[in-house]
Amino acid sequence: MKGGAGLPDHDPTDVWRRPERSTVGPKPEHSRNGIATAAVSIADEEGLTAVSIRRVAAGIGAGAASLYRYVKSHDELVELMMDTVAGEYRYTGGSGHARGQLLNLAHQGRDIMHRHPWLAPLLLTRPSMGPNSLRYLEAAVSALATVDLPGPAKLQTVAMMSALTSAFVQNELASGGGRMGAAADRVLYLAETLNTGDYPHLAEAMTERGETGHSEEQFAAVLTNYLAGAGIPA
Amino acid sequence: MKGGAGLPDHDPTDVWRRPERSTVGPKPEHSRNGIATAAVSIADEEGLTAVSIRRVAAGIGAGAASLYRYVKSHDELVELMMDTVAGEYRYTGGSGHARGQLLNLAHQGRDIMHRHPWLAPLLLTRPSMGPNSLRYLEAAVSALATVDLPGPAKLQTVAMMSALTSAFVQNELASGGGRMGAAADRVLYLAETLNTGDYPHLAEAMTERGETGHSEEQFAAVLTNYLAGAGIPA
DNA sequence: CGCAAATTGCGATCACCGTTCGCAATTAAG
DNA sequence: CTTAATTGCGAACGGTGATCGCAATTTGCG
Repeated sequence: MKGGAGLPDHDPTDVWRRPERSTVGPKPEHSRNGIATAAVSIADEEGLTAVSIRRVAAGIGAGAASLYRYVKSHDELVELMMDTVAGEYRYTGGSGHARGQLLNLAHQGRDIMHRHPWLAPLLLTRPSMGPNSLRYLEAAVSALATVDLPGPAKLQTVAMMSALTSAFVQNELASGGGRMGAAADRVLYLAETLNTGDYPHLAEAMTERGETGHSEEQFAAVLTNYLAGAGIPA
Repeated sequence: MKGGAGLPDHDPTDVWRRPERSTVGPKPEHSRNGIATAAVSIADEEGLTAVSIRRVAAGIGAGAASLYRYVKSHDELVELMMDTVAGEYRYTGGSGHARGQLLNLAHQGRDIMHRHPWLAPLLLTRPSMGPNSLRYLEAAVSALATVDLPGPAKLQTVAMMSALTSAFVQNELASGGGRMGAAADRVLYLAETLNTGDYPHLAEAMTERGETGHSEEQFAAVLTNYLAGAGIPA
């Protein structure tokens, strides 16, 4: 019968506990930063599945096995990528109301995910605890400093807002951004299925003339809805 | 230079457009359903990464290549799995207020994701358009039948509620449910990092005594917050 | 200065993955 | 009974993450 459900396998966040380089031995020809940015460009241009150890190694002109001198696993590489793009947030002095600050962060997050289409799925799936990611969290929590809420509740609120953001952006990217082709087949199948008469409410909701192209406002509306409900003052 | 970002590759939702079996030829020794349920058990017991073509084939006593007579790709297999567990929803007659019906669905969804820990990440990542998934959507949208909202807005609301649910459950599973081991390392790293003095608000929010063990109520609170903000009447 | 210890780069290799191909066996239709 | 379609599947292909062992390099110590 052996083990249960997946051995520990090693935590990707260990990258942040390990010193990048020790004092002795030959100087490394590369760096975590260089590797991460190379991986990010590859993902931007060819999709996340193209980010393999070999591909990234080739991208920086190194042998495949050499990458493991900088990163202990493929998961750690992804961790580096996530933290790299988390570095694209810009933090203005914490002025203004809590809701406004959070909306600003969410808007920036949306922009970042649009720049890096592979990001949203990862954010919805993995924690990401690098310094830049933590800086984002710090900014979001500190926006709630004046709000009367227990600490865990603040964290929960931030987490849910982030999830909402990622999910919304992923819908955006799946609908319009993607190449046709696969989407066309799906639409065809959906049309057929909705015509069967099962799912009447669904059919009506989907056929109704949608005011498309208002992503911007829809996004703001969704987030405002949640924050208002959560008691975050405007 | 070649292509851009990932060729069409084939849409997983094609499974639903294809007849399970044609009229001629030998009788298949297996079925989509059997394969799907086998795959689900494997994922339940050994994790999603254990669900490989070979492993599933072995699970039903078949050769690896034989699976491709029932499913065109690994993605389609996953699609079958998702729709299979979506079949665990129970729909009561559409009575009661909109918010209550939606909360009921969300609660069921949470239970299902607890039963199948591999589900939440998938739901956050893929569409899933099988009959059972569509049935769920139909139920959710029909709960909004009496609410004065344009069709697309209803869909948006349902999508966001589902995302919120999946994200919340994933947090639950990552925190408590998972084996220690990896989590222990992470906690250690977090403690170290928060002691550095950067991230002061984050540190305070995390160190504050959390009222843990109230997942149930927290869950209801999060969803109610959103639905209230979205204007869904209680 | 020179030597020992640690570290780097990396070719070769392993185990596994998704997927394709070709073929024997089976079945329904004409 | 023949024909055509379909099934099951062993074998193989290309790609993946990861490990190992070794030559080359660099630091620090005596």
